[in-house]
Amino acid sequence: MDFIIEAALKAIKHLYQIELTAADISLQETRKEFEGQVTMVTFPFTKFSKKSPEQTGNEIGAYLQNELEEVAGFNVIKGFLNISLTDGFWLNKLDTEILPDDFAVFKPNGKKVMVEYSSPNTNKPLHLGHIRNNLLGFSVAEILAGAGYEVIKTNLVNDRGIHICKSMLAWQKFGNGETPESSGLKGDHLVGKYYVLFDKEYKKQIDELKQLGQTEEEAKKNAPLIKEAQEMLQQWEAGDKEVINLWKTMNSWVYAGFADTYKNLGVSFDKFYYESNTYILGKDIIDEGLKKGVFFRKPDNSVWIDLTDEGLDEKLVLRSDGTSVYMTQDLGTAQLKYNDFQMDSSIYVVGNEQDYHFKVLFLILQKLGKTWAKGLFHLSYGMVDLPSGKMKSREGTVVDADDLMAEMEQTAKLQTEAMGKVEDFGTDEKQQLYHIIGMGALKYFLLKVDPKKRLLFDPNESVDFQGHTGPFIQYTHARIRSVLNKAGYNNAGKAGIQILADVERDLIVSLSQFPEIIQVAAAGFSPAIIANYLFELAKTYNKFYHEKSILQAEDEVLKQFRLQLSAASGKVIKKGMGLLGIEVPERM
RNA sequence: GGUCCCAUAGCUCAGCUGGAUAGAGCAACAGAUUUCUAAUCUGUAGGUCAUAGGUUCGAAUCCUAUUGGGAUCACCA
Repeated sequence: MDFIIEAALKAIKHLYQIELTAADISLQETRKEFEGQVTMVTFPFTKFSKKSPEQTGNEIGAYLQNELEEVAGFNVIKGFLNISLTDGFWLNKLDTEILPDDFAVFKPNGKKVMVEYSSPNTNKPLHLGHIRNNLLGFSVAEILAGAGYEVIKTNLVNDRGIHICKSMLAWQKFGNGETPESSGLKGDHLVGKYYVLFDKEYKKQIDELKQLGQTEEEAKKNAPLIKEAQEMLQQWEAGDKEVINLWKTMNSWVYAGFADTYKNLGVSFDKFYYESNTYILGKDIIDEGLKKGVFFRKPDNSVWIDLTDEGLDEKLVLRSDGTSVYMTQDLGTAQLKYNDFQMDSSIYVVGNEQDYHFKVLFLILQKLGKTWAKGLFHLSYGMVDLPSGKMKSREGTVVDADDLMAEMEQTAKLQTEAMGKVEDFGTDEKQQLYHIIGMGALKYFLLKVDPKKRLLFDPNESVDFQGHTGPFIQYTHARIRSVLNKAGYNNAGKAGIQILADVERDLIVSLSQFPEIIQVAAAGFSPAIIANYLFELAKTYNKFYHEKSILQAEDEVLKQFRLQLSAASGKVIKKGMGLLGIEVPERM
């Protein structure tokens, strides 16, 4: 719509002798209840037009209509200049922009961006919180790639530490050599089982010690199990062969399980980082910071940074015994990732409980003079809560990722069968469809919401399949495919019609917004923008579908045009859903 | 106590850098299928945009304070 802004600038110069820039003019979509497609707000111009908003709008509108052949007419309501563009303009847009294969395809913009997400712990299976993380990360990566970025998806696996030792210890003590093969359990679930078991036994010991007169705090420290776990961690760090072997074995079980879950979720990674490798990093950055005077050493030899000027606290970056803390590792890992890829920006998809950590991390890197630090961004998202409160893996009060996905598929199956539309499908075909629909419902449910908001998930209230949902959009796509197939449509040439019905024009307007929507979503790292756009588009299509017959159109030219419009809508829906990581079926 | 995030219809949420009478979906009610997939469409009803001030021609949106909810401020990760 740049040509309208340009013309408006000329109009204002001509009418009021004032030079404005494009930024001074705000265009918006015309609201449905008014005539027109584009609206200009004229209030700001009244200062120098010295006329009422209505008069100003009328003057500019008249000028535009005179100068631009694309402008069919205008009306002014309370200072809002609503501009109607000609059907010829919209049809031309359809022919030259929307229908060609390169619609909404962006050329590489030469920028490289890293998206780090998932970050699982190898002591337990993934749960609903991880699902939100994975879907967000994957979708943001797809959106950025779609907007022209080169994207590197990374996963920093938290594969060491005391929590891992807990699972290992419990397995050693109570496992009787159980393996995924012997038990038939998925590897990550098997390991998670022992993590929960550890906690149960640990609590028993705490209770026993409390009965003997210890305080809660003492009991937690003195319980034999926790001491053994700590010992195991030290052995691990010392490279004890037996411990390392056990660690490797159990981790391999978990990775096999994760690979399954990721595949089911439809997410993937280009590069894995492992904390067992990165936890030693960061010490040289500490030296660098000390030299530069960014850090300071306390008498007990611990190293700190003073962020009180920034309204934060003093923060420890190295322990007094010289070992790393979380921050040390993350400093080192950030440098490592930059050395590996030299990306222009880097997005960390991590829950909002770590807002403070990342604020500090980025600030430190800036203070250290890392030029790349300004490209770092923490994509923070709210926790997923259950009606019963927070999810806690240790206590087993979680919605397990694998279970949830299976349930969604089951629900999709029941709903689809009840409608009896796919009786001619083969068994595999059916299974695949249930997967697509079930996952579509789940993914859309999680992605349509602003990531910042915390999410309440009630497992008893199943995710909807009607209304503002993934299946609604999938259904619209299936419908389109069905019509196109019946018509034997194969990408015919240009639209041969001249005049548009309202629903047709609305649909073209909606389609034409897609490229900009991608850019806006990319700039804001927001799948929700895509999700909400697709819903609007699907609604607009369904309305068109309902009001206008396609196969029984009044004449062949009109039929071809409506098929083109349908094909374009189908393509945008498919591509848009792809940006969310959601597949669309040909039939459902 | 400090800092950060959130608060819009009964429920789940849109509302982009301030713009028109605050919009959807679900649930409720009333309708639409001899015609391309009714997982659809049309309509009715539902609001002190947490509260109070301020800035502005104009505030759900920006600023300040208050209330409610959440997170965080570990020599845990």
